[in-house]
Amino acid sequence: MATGRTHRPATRSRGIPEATVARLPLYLRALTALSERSVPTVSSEELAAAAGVNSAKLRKDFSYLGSYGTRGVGYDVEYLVYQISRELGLTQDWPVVIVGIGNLGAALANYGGFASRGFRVAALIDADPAMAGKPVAGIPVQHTDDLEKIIKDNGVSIGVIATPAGAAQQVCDRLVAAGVTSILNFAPTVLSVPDGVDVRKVDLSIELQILAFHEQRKAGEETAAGDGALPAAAPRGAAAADSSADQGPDGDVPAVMPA
Amino acid sequence: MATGRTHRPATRSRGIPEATVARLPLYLRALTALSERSVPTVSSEELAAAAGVNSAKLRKDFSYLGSYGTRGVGYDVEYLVYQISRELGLTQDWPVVIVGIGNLGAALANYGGFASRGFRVAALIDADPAMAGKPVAGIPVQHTDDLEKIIKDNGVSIGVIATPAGAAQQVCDRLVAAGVTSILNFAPTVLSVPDGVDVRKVDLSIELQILAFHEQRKAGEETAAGDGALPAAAPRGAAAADSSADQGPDGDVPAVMPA
DNA sequence: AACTGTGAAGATCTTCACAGCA
DNA sequence: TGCTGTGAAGATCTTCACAGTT
Repeated sequence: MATGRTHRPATRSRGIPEATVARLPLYLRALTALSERSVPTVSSEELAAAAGVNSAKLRKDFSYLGSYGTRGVGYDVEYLVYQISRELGLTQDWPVVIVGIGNLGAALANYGGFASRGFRVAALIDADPAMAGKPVAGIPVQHTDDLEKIIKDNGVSIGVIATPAGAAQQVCDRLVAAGVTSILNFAPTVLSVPDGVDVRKVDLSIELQILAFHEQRKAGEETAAGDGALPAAAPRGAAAADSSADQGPDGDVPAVMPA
Repeated sequence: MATGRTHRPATRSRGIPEATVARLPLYLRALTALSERSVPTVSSEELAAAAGVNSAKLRKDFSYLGSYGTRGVGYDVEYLVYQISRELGLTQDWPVVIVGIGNLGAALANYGGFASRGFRVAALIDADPAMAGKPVAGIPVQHTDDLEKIIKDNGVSIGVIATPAGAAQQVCDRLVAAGVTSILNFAPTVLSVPDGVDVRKVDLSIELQILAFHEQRKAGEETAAGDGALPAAAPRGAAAADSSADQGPDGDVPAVMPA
């Protein structure tokens, strides 16, 4: 876990709660939409509605950033867009590499949301020699052999892993060794990384399973099936996993502390 | 089973904390991997490590499900796989429809993790007539016009939205009207749904933005985090290499800097 | 001896409700 | 008046630490 990094007061840098950080992109998106419609100001109530959260929470969140609103009026849209972008580190361009250009990797490469939000796909990397040179989303795919060079040449610090589960840890290790310190993992595997490296996980089947849980609950209140069902002899057989995968995110709290 | 669990602990299944529900799929995946290796039992410590969580948390989580372990020994892998599967509602097969078969939709359709975990892709739906009939992942794409019929014929209650942002709400409304009560949304938009409908959101750019926030923190440890101070860790020049932001399945959202 | 299950303490997050400013 | 900013209460989640069981 986050072994207490060197306690660094970081110049009274207010520690923004993780839950708040996770919502800033939401606010930013809503604000950007308003900005495009040339809306000059917005109240916490309106913005909260647009972002799908409650207004008290939004105000509290903003209070961690500073006092950027005007009482009786609301928030200046443009100003807030800037402040949040700056807080998130989006006023600079982050070069990102995507490793594993299968269906998902290609989808990510084509995802327009990156370029417009401070990210730039610096390179696409795949282990299949047949992919090398082939352009995806206008970017030629490069071979895994050159991973380290690519990372260094482009000053990449954020990597996206979209490989099969079996290759993820190995790719992760190489990325980290080459200097990557933040990883977005789409492979259904728990990645182990050294201290100081952040990992966030996106897992499609986990999200569906959570939905299934709630769905089941809606469907059957009378499903009082076996509390004492027999062990083993599971029904439907033990769902064979697709790949040898253990799983698990680091999702929750990153290994970084707000000092 | 302290206290012989004579009768149904009525409050058990009811009150599983959301945070716990979100971790059950993690445990399940780790357990499935153990099961495949024919490991008979596992301790909370071992399983927690495999799932990437802390053992006290894991034990607490399991305590909400019941007393499925044996003191001094650990948990029976097969039994636990079954219990968690049941709790998550995965002992049945959930038919799922994916709407929006662009890059992302295709990636999802091809994702092997679904079939093996209690989900079945019942249909692929796209608004492009040219896609109709074309097979993706072995399943022919159907046109949006038939959405309602498809939902009803297949008894679908879970829908996945992978359309551009602009179409998401409309698709969502139709899904809900047709009977879908759980939605997994990949479009970068806030969906509004009536009470009783669950929505979970997966947003690629949000995850990256959260990483960028922490990345910036790491980089600026030394650089005074002043107001106008530019974050360090400055990668390759400002190269705002705006690639051809194709609009994949994911619609894009306004650019950060408006006109 | 080994390991689970859990009350209680602690940490974090959310919501309330209202003081304070434009 | 209208709306922000925030202390404080409340809810939820995490972690500790140890009693209880095999």
